[in-house]
Amino acid sequence: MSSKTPKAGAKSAEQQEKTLDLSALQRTPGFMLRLAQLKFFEGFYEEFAALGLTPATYAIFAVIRDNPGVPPSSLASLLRLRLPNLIKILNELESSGFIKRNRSKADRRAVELMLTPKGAKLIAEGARLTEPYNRKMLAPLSEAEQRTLLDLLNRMLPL
Amino acid sequence: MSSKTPKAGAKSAEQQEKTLDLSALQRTPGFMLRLAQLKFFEGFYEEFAALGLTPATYAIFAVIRDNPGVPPSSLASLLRLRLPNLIKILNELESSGFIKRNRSKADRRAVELMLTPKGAKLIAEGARLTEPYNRKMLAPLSEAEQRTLLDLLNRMLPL
DNA sequence: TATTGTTATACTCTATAACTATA
DNA sequence: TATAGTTATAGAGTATAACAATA
Repeated sequence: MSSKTPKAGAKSAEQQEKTLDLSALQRTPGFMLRLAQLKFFEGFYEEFAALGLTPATYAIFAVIRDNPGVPPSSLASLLRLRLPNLIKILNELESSGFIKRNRSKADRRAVELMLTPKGAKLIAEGARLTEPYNRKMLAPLSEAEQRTLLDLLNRMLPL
Repeated sequence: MSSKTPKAGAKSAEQQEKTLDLSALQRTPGFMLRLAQLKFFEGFYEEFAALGLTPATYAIFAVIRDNPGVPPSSLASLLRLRLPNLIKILNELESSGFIKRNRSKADRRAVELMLTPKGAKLIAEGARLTEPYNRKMLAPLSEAEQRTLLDLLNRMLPL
């Protein structure tokens, strides 16, 4: 009937994360994917902070770079952003001089997005950080496993 | 120098997602992980809507079920939630009668979380939906590949 | 009338600061 | 003084509604 022994059966408050049963979450792909994404995003902000790039702007720059003239609507559906939310980002990128909007001559409702030289330089600098950043995030896996993971993700998703 | 032919070199506005170069994003694990997580979360809301479970509450229930008496602070750091944000959810779950808070006798600052019978019933019903839901989300992969993906995610993350 | 882009706005999720009570 | 929990609040991300210009 002793009470103040902080060692014996004191499971409740002293229950540390080490001793918790997490097996259910470990078997839950959705939860593990969330953790993985958090890790990648936190790491991204550290690695690319100096350039002022975010995961969203990095993806936007990359798609415009590889597809000059891409319209905002395609960009939004591709990146899984709602058009109004993308527009807000595009406004900032344009007023900062990283991208340029051209009205399409064929359909004057449509907008064609392009990188300015300043924007092209920024994404080029970002691209140089990409490989070491990915390696760091995936460090616990062998190179073959890293390729397998990326391959499985690509096959899982209809892109 | 022709102009109005909407077929020939009309890459800009007619550029559909089918013809876009997405290879850069496909080689970016962080982006693919984001897409995967979005897919799992959207699917979750569809599948578990009838039970009123969200990814967050599902995880909370599962951890309390497997670790009765777990304190909010451990739960928060485990699920990567800030304590104040978790507290708000716990308040709703308690006032809805799904969980119960006990003050620890050993340390009266500490709180021990438990499921009520009503909460235990809810997570038990949710658990029955879990396997078919995961199978659906991972359908493009073989069972061996599904196991590989989960294994790689677990090895990537320090849980 | 339908589509593209845009603005305005609401809502959810997440982050920070400060307070209470115990230790 | 430090810690666990809580409250209040601010910020970022994401959602819907409505409008202008063009088709």
